[in-house]
Amino acid sequence: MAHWLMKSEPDAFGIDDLASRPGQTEPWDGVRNYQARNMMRDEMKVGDQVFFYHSNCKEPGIVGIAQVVREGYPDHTAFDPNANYHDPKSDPNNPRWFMVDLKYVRHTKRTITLAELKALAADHPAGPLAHLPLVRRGNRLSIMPVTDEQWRLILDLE
DNA sequence: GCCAACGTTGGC
DNA sequence: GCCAACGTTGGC
Repeated sequence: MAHWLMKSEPDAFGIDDLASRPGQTEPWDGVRNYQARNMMRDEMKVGDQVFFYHSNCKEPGIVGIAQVVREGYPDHTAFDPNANYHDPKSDPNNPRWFMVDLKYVRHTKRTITLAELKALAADHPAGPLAHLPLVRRGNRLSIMPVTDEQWRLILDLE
């Protein structure tokens, strides 16, 4: 089972929104980045665990855990001219964008902040967190793999 | 609100 | 295929 981290802006869709969805499940639509697309289309498997990360907010950090309940399938919102993330270049016969379905697992006991993750990475330049894209300056990847070692280390911070 | 970093677009 | 211009992300 692999691990991931996925960013979301709590103003748009936060961990509480996921927890209150019917079935506590949500299709992860609207991703329009090829690296992130490739991970959802090719790599994320049912049962994989995901850190749910709040970005672009007062206290950016990991706020919960979700799991993959449906593997990559076409993001149909790309075909819809009225949708926010409509992409006229995505053809239903050859879809460009893919998504997975996520299910709520739990909130973390507290927010594990970006600040402390960065501080830890800086304190241990050869440690596992040093290689986490999240802590690198200018990182904009909205979905990233998390190694087993990184996953355990972060959960131990809870 | 600012702005650095980054990905994408499109002219050539 | 290069690269400048542009738009977006996201921390601060």
